[in-house]
This record gives sequence, structure tokens and C-alpha cells, in this order.
Amino acid sequence: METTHREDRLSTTERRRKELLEAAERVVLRDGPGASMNAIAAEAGITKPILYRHFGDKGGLYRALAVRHTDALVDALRAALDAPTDRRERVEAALDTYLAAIEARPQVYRFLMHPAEDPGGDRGFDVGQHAAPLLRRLGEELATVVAERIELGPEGEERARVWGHGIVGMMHAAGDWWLRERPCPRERLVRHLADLLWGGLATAEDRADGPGL
Amino acid sequence: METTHREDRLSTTERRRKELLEAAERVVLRDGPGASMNAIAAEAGITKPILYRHFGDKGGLYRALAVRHTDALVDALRAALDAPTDRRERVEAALDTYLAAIEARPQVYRFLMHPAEDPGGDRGFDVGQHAAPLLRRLGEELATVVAERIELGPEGEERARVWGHGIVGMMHAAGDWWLRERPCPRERLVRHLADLLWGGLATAEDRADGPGL
DNA sequence: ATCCGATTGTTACTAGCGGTAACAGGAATA
DNA sequence: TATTCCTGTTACCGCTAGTAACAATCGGAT
Repeated sequence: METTHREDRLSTTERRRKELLEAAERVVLRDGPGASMNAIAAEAGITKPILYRHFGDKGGLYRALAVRHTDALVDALRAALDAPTDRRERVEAALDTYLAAIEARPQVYRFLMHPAEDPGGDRGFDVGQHAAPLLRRLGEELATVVAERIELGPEGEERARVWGHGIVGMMHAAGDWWLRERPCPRERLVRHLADLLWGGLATAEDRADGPGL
Repeated sequence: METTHREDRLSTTERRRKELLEAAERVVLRDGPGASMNAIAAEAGITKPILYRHFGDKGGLYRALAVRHTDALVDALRAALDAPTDRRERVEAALDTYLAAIEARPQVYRFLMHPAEDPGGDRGFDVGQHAAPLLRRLGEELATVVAERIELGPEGEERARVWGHGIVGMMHAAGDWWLRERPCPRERLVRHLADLLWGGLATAEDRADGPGL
């Protein structure tokens, strides 16, 4: 039958696709971001054109690889933000979730965060929501959560989006720095960041011995 | 005399270096990040090997180009943070300074922020403080300012660095998003970010119509 | 005047990248 | 059996960063 035939074919190509993605992930894990298409093809035991038939271009492979982890991370973050505890605890849980993820797989995280933008710049980029790099997607997700749950008055939508992207950027930059320097355990980083979000900068005292003000 | 001879030589090579940097800046302005060494050499009216004699590799040219703008931006930020006003106003002034800078020259800013990391990864990177990408340098600078001026109790050093990198990341991510979408005038973005730092997330009310909590 | 050394510049090349065209074999369908 | 589709290959293109080797030029020392 045509239907059965088609389904079989689809399933096999999808299985192949999954195998290729797993090979790609292994290479990225080993070589970090900037892993070459040649290396990925070799790891999968095939040659380049097959990769291009499956994913179009390197960006396509990147996107396919990205959605997997991004989806998982976004789910985990949403779960943390849905817990039935007070807001501070939920924020700390979300921060910890993110930091634990990047701590567990720094290579993958670097690959996702610094996707080495295309030199041409005139690419199609037809893929919709998922094409956006992880940071922007996280920012938008957090913005919707904030907008859904918190009353922000007039300009609330706008404020929620600024805050969403701002908080994600804070999380990212602090996590990036922390991963490189490892100056303290994760829980303390989480507490410092939550303190910052809780207005620590506004309420702290001036230093007596410091300059001017 | 030897001395005069040497000084002359230094001054001429330094003048050349400056010319080359200006040509590079023109190309980056025109072509965005990922401008090729060939294009830069052509713009300067010379060929590649000269560029490499002056700057070692592309990273060296990037660094040389980066310190100029970074120094200027850091100076402007320090000036904003040194104003004799209250803390909130100084923070808003700093945010506005940064956002005005990236608004005025988005191409340069993109080049500085997303330096297209070297594929090899095993480079020397002997250059010290200035080699660090702009974001990390800004984070460290802000950390020292915070540590100097604000009393943060025990773990104060650590907390200052976390906050420095976190705030810079927030500024960067929000600015990046804002540059792309332009959802509001700059002053409103500044206010939203300052509100976030002033504990807006902690003090806002839950939404009545929102889910659970 | 002449030679020397350092500096500026060139051409021509390597190795590797992303990406593609053209072709070779195998399995199902008519 | 002949057709068609899919999988896989080799061999290439144009581009990049980076380098080796050679030519020209200019200032100073003999």
C-alpha cells in the first residue's frame, strides 16, 4: 500500500535523522562548538552530502540539535516556576535549574549559546520560533510567564518582556562567568542572583570608607 | 642617534597601525562582524600579510579594535556612575549610556559582543586583561565599582562580582533584544530595567486572573 | 659612493571550511 | 524486466585564515 510504504519510509528517515543528531551531539560534546560538518559526518560513519540532505545547512543541523535541549530546559524551567511555593523560592529554583543544566553539559551549552552566526548574513531563516537562538527563546518564555502571573500595571506587557530578556541575560552572563571561574558553589550563586533581583542593589548601604557616595 | 632612530620608527609603525585600525573600523561598520581580513586589507589599500605582521592574527586585530571602544565605553560608564546624584539616578544614567552607545553604532557593538570565536580553540591568548571580550571586561569593571562603593557585608567581594556580571548581562540581553525589536523608546527601557533592579519582581502583586499563584 | 640591515610590500601558496553537482548501486514498483 | 526512487559516494567550488618566499626601498656606517 502507498500509505504503509510512505509511513515506513518516513520512519526510517526519521530514525536516520535521530542517529545523525546523536552523532552530532557526540562530536559537539567532544570538540565543543565549531564542530565541523566533516567531523560530524565522519562520526556518523557517512559523508557530508547526506547531512546536507537531512538538515539543509549547518544552521539547520544546529537548530535541530538546539530544539531538543531547549525544549527540555524550557520544560524544566516551567516546572520550577509552577511549584506551589512562594515567589522567591520559585525564582531560586528556576535559577538553580538553569545553572545545573549548564554545569552538567557545558559543551552543549556553549554550542547552543554561541552559535557562530553565519558569515553571509543573507540566509533564509524560514524556520520560525525555533530558529531563534536559545537566549531569545528563553527570554520570550520567561516574559510570558511573568506577564501571566504578575500584575505589572500599565505597560505591563512591555515591562514583562524587558524583564524576561533582562533576567535571562543576567542568568546567562553570571552563569558563563561562574562556569569559567567557579568562584563559589552553585547555591551561593543562586542566592546572590536572587538577592540582586530582590532589590539588593537598591537597599544596600553605602560604604563608609568608599569614595564620595 | 639610536634613540631618535628608534622613536621615529616606533611612531611611523604606530601611525600605520592606527591607519589600519581605522580602515578595519570602516569595513566593520560596512560589513558588520565577520568582516574578512582580505576586505580589511583591501580597504586599507594593502594586502593581508601586512595586517598579520601588525596584529598577529585576526583575534589580535579584533582585540586592538576592541580596546578602543571598550576604553571609551568604560570611561563613559564610570563617569555616569561618578555623578553626584542618588544611586537610582546614577544607575539609570549608566544604563542609558550603554544603550545610547549600542544604539549609535550597532554594527560595531555587534562586532565587539559576538566576536565569532576562533575555530581552533588552542590559541595562545597571551594578551592579558584586554583580551577578554567586552562583556567580561564590563562585568569586572562594574564589579569593582560596586565593591568600592557599596557595603555588602560578608561575601561582599563575591557578591559584587556576581552582581557585576549579572547586571552587565541583563543590560546586554535586554539591549540586544531592544535593538532588534525597538519596542519602546530608550528612556522607557532604562526605567523598566532600573525598576527590575530596584526589586520590582519582588514587590509586584500577583495577578488576580492568573493561574494558581 | 657603496654596501648592509631593517622595514614595507608583493605574489603565490596551504589547509580547512561550508556547500554542491554528478554519478553509482540497491530496493521496491509497474 | 525496466523504471524510479532513495542512499551513498567522489570530486569539486569559492571562500576563509594564515604563511613562505621574494622584491623594493630607505637610512645609516664604512
